[in-house]
Amino acid sequence: MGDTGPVAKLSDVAARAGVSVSAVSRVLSGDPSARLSEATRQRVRKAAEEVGYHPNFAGRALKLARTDVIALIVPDVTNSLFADLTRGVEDEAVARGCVMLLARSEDMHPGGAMFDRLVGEGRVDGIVLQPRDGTDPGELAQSVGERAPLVTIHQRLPGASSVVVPDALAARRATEHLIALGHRRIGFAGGLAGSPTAQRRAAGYAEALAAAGIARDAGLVTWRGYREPDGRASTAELLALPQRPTAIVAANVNAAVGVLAQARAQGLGVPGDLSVVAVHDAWTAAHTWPPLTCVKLPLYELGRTAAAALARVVDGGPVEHLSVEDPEPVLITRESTGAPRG
Amino acid sequence: MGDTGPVAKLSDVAARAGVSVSAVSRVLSGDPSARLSEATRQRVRKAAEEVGYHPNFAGRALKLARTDVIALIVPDVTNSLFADLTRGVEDEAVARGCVMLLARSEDMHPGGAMFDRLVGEGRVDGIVLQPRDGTDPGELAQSVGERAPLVTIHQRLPGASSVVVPDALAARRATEHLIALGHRRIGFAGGLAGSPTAQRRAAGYAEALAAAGIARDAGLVTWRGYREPDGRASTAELLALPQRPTAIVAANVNAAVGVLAQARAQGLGVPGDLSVVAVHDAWTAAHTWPPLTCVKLPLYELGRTAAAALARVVDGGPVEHLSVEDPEPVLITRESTGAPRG
DNA sequence: AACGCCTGATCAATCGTTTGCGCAAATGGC
DNA sequence: GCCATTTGCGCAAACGATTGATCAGGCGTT
Repeated sequence: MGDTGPVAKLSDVAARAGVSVSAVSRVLSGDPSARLSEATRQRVRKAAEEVGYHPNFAGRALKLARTDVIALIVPDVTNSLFADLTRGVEDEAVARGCVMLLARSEDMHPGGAMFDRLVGEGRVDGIVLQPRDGTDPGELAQSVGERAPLVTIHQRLPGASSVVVPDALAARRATEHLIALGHRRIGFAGGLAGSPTAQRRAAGYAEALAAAGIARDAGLVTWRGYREPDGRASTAELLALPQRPTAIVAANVNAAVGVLAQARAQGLGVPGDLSVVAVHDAWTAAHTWPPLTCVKLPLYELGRTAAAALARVVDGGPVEHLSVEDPEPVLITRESTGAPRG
Repeated sequence: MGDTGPVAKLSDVAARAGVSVSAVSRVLSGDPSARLSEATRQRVRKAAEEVGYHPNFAGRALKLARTDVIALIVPDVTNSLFADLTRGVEDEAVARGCVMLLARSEDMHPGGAMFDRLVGEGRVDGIVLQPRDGTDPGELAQSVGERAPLVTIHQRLPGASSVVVPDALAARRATEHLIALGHRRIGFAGGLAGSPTAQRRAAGYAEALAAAGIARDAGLVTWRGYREPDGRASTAELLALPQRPTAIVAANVNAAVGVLAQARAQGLGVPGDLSVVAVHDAWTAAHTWPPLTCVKLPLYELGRTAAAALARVVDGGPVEHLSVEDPEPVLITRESTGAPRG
């Protein structure tokens, strides 16, 4: 095209259109209070088009004191569990004219270099944060919440907006599915005891059992964690029980993969000897053996909601605590669940 | 701490230290040509510390015409295949005082909104790009290469620096492993025919066969793609051959997962009836059933190398074409390979 | 004909940093 | 004790975009 060397500035457009810089700025930014003739507007737009003008990010950010960048910080970017969430946040960001910056939360411990660069230097307008299990909520809230608008997901922090999904309902649906299949002894392979999502999911599991009149058995509930080896450990623990469970609710897909692995290692067929259902859904769930029955959480919508909430906070809105109720958690039946044997 | 309301600026530090703004700037940026007494430096640093000064990103970027942000663009951020690469790029970026921005390449088609926002508005100094299979190299190079420094990985583009890994060697190692186990009929489940990495890996596979004196059989080579269903399709094709292969080299882990799935679907045991080895390694490979034998590529180093190369290009360096030779691809033996039956 | 008012557009200050240049005071040489 | 040099630091002009204030005409009133 007609690239004239470096990058076109406002003044280049102005010169080409034969008007002042401010006129160009007003036309291009669609300033409603601007009084400019339609003829001038046309000329300006044409000139901008011709020189390939794009507003300089730094200049604009400096003047406006906002970058239109939001950061999404999750424990592990490259985990397929976060795929839907990521898309949700990005789609909402784009819809609002923002750019999403993805960062790893391991780099984001308060006071860390990455943290300072992002919020301290004003590179982002705000942050959507999924805290890692085990981070101290208070400390985190203080260090970031005071310096940049913050929305947490899956977890409430004092002083910051938050968005959650119906974890308890999802776990309840998962458990009810097993009960409907005829299971009575159902184990729970949970996240870490300190994890809010794990607690809510455990609560939903307990609700379902209670509703079905099944007696509570503390031995059937484990708190190993959300990763694959944790799922294995949970399963080993559950299968060592004098009375084995005939089914397991895994608190997330990764843990469920571990459950499958351990069952296999102990020579148990799934779902013949053991049914497995996972809360959460992800790409990988369809590709395990057997494919995992899951209860899908509205994580895409969680992302969109969180980004929208952040936008409101950035604009000075009040702290909100939201829960994504639509769509509801939905059971996706694959091949890892069936009626108990015998 | 002592937050004095909004954000501390250079002038705040200057006032507190009793010096001029420029003096502060020079001290804090470590300007070697600055002539300032050690006493003054001390005072400035102390003041900066006390008010919690962080340089304003926009102000600095505007003046310096550089952002110290690089973008990493891959086909799918949330694919575990990219985990090592991502870490490599980020580590190198951090080591160089930069921030890494992660973006999805689906959003990055030339001329797209995301694209303009990133390179057109000067939000990033440069880009590390892994093109999606099927993108037109020439078009891409033109549209981004002319506007921002670019380093591509896995693929060469005209006019831009690039970094690759020894794909052929890796595939060769994988194939040699199977040959050493006694296999003679070995299939190849490749990526798309248009994919440069797939071609190099196929070449390495062919080399190994040739070196072992095994006759070439075009029917044993498939070009379905890198995803799980592609691996399935490849396998179905290979297993439909009049003379079935006893082993398959999968061009990447995702495809290998599909290979395992299809083998299982057809009632074949792995590695009893079919051995499977994948080029590439990833988190997921250890958690398939059976766990996948892989040849690990130096992807972390690829990331670091690419980021370093990009830094040189940003600084006006010449176009380079690099290959990461250290560490070499290494065979990771798990449980999906064994001697052929009978 | 003098007045005020609306239209169309420009002027100039501002955001926070960096950096070439200038200017005092201190230092050194003889 | 005088000049040249060095040391130590501040002034002010950028960088590109935004925006309140301002200004020159043209028009309709009285």
